[in-house]
Amino acid sequence: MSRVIATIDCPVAAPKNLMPASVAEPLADLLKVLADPVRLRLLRLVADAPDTTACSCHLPGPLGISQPTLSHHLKKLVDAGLLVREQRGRWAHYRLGSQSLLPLREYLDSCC
Amino acid sequence: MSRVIATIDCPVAAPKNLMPASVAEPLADLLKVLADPVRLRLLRLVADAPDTTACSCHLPGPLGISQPTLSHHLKKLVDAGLLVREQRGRWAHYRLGSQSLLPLREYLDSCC
DNA sequence: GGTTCGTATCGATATCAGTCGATACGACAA
DNA sequence: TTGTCGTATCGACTGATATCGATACGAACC
Repeated sequence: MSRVIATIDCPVAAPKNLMPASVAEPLADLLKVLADPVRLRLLRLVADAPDTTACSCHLPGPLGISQPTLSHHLKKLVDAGLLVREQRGRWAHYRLGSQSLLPLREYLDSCC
Repeated sequence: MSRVIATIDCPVAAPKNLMPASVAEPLADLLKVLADPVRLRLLRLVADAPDTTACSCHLPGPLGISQPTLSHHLKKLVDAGLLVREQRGRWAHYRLGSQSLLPLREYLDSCC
């Protein structure tokens, strides 16, 4: 006959409510856009601009990056809704997107 | 004599105060750790646990990842200070690290 | 001591992101 | 229309990272 073995099990209960992947993945995508020093500086720069509008003609120099690289980063920020692009004559101007960081704020408040 | 050319210049002033790279890079590193769906779910899972403590023995199954992959992600979270590891007998338990998200909260409040 | 089991590390692979030079596009100026 | 200039795209390279199987380590049990 089989003996009942008193195995010492992990005393912590298994998790019940797991955050769904359908929620975690879009949030991770947003964080991936934020997780770059150049883009963090770009966002802050637009936020600090007089009317929260910045022209990209001034940016490559201080940031130490080339023009294609700047264009690449700005596109990422616009695609994520973090910046809004507006064409003024020959120049492209950028302002902050609204509400785009709401999912991140909600996660931080609910989680940590 | 030279003629003054009325070139139409960009009407937006050049940025003055640029966020220093020494600030942006650590924050980007923290965001890189957060920018993964598995790690977002792990953090939320620990936060939702009864005493905010979770045992990793229950995690690979629901998350759909192998044990080495789980170990990899937990190490990243611990290294970033987002989780604190505590050995209890044979099991490793995890709780939330405190203050580790402060730089991110400050950035969000000051910027966006 | 030997076994079991939770966890970490190693090695390999595959995918992805940042960067830049070269080039194309497009709007305004002359 | 021709040129200039701001911007986007392309192609290529490089480095970082997520993943897993195999294996090693370490502590508790028998």
